[in-house]
Amino acid sequence: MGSECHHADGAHPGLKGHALTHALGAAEHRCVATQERLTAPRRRVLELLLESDGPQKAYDLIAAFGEHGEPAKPPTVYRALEFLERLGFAHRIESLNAYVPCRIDGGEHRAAFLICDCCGAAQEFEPDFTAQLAAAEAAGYQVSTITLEARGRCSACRAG
Amino acid sequence: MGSECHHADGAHPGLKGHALTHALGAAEHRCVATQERLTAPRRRVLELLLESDGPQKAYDLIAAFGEHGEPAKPPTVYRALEFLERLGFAHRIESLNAYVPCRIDGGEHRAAFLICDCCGAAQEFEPDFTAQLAAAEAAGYQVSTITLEARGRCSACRAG
DNA sequence: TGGGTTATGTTATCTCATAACGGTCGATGT
DNA sequence: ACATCGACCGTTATGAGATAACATAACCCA
Ligand SMILES: [Zn+2]
Ligand SMILES: [Zn+2]
Ligand SMILES: [Zn+2]
Ligand SMILES: [Zn+2]
Repeated sequence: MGSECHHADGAHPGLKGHALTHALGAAEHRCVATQERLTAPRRRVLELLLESDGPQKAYDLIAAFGEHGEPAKPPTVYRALEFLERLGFAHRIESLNAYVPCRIDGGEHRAAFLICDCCGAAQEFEPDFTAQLAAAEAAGYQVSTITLEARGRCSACRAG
Repeated sequence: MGSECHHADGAHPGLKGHALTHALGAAEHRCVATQERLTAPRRRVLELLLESDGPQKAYDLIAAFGEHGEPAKPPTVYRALEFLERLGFAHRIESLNAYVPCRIDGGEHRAAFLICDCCGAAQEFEPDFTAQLAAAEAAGYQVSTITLEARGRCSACRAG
């Protein structure tokens, strides 16, 4: 969020109460199904991401980690983020050095983001990479992952 | 360049001699034409990028800056990189925290990269963002810039 | 209950990037 | 020529982001 406008940060609404509990439960289920362990620190970091209204910096998560204000040690949070990314529960946004919970239902998927420079919102969408994959193949590349981050202004900020 | 294979870093050949001089001269010309100044530190950082065989870390440039081994101060190089990016002479690769000289002739353009996880090469290409721009427009976003970085294996590393 | 594997806690350090401030250079107008 | 202004630079210091290394603890499966 630059100084360009007055809008609130992170247009995406954070989860609370039952919605939050339900989302965490769903993550728990997917971990059981894949024989992965949603341990306490991993669950806590996912909770912080789900509660948030927008992309969270790693050190914001570190600061907010403790239930009573005590911060976590950096490796605790970075390891949890690594796990959450690996399982598709969270994504890193490279151009922000920040993290968001996955907002796309279901398991593995290619992710891409529309990022508002005004309010800081990051909206995940499912991209069509047909053209880029064709270009990569033409160049002889075998693509494993694609990072796509579009910067601009969201509809709310354009209106305001 | 992970540990996956034995290939040399950065498949892109660095410029030397006349080719390097010519590229720097072309940059000089474009600066004159746009009333920008290719000052000594800016020229030096561009030279380092053009000479290199692959993406360069900022602190690699800082270390190599001096003609006789003396490093530059970080702001010197970061300011030069900011200028070079602004004029389209260089690009930052977000997922590597590294910088490359622009390999596309002509002025402003959208950039995208194919990055080999094996040898570290980063090949610039001109992407077709039609599909993603349509998706963004459908979501009400006004897109200003797009970062696209595809990770995978280049043809040389697949063959080896 | 032993042994391999995975995850955590902790300390320290590393990499990456920018704030702040004073001085220099070069263009512009008088 | 000289003042003035803005862009650029050098320098110091610090902030932000991420990981190495190693010891300990939990888990799982014979
Ligand atoms: Zn997702
Ligand atoms: Zn917005
Ligand atoms: Zn380019
Ligand atoms: Zn390669």
